[in-house]
Amino acid sequence: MDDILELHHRTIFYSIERGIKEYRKFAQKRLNSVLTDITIDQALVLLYVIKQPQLSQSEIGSLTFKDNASVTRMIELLIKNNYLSRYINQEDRRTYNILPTHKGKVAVKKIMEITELNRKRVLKNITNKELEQTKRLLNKLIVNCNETDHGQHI
Amino acid sequence: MDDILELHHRTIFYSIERGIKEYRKFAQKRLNSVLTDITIDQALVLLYVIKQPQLSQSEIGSLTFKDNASVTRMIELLIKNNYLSRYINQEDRRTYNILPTHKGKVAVKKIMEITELNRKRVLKNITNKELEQTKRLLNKLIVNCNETDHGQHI
DNA sequence: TCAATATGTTTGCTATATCAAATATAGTTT
DNA sequence: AAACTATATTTGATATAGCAAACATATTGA
Repeated sequence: MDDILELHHRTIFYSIERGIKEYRKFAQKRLNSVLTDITIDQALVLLYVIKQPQLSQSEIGSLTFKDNASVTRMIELLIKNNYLSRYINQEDRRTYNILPTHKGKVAVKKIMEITELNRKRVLKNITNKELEQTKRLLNKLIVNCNETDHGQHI
Repeated sequence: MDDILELHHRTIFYSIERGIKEYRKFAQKRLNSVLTDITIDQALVLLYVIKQPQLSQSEIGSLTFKDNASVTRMIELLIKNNYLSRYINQEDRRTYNILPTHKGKVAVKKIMEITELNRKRVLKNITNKELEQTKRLLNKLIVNCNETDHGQHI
């Protein structure tokens, strides 16, 4: 059991963390080559807000793995940086209608283009079969994480 | 290209992000069942600091995917919460000797035990072959992220 | 209609991520 | 020894993560 650490860098968790971090760094750099004042997280929220305006903030949060607080603050920043504007929704005054500015519309196009390029480039020489295998493993892992305990530890 | 979003939740990136987030939540909950005032990130740093004291803070950062600033602040917190104490290293006064307190030593044992249980449980019904397949894919992805550009975008 | 409950968002607090700049010390060169 | 360079860590600023509490509005049920 004392080799927990020697093993750590060979675990699947290490590989997954490393993979996602490298991808995020890559994607942020590439995004900054066309837009300088936006993060990749904000960019994804921006796409959802504009392309699927029927979604509530909390639904966007679920789709992007962010909690409500984060979505609120990211939208604030997008408004501050002039990508979006926002008005209270008169049908349900708890929610908002969020609209893109001109800058926001232009940005969306650039984001979609660069995202498509990024995906192609990062998935170069990876087959669909490999992608499916990995998704299956990740799904098993997710299921195992969420299984209720039968006994022993909580 | 307009289906970037419809596709988003079916991409490998979505699966990876989801997998790692679910695992982190799972691991944090399980850790909190034995230790209440420590995060999983701090716990990993604590293990490295204590089990491999020859490592510098920046080396620990590399091994745990954290930058120097994060490691500094995490160690500060571990000291504040009485897991560690720290003295200037007289051989190289830029660095520190970091030592576990009694609380720290007890915690390390608990962390190793719970970590081993977590890994077993989360990898239940996942074969070594599947693990290797996934690691291979992630490695390809990492390599692709780091390839220098030949032409077009930077 | 009023109270209770549910839903959607915001705010507050603390931890971590990222980048850049600042410090401190070591090691090297002239 | 002084200047230069390299290494190790810290600090500062801003963004995001996660949780809990607060707010605001809607909906439901008595």
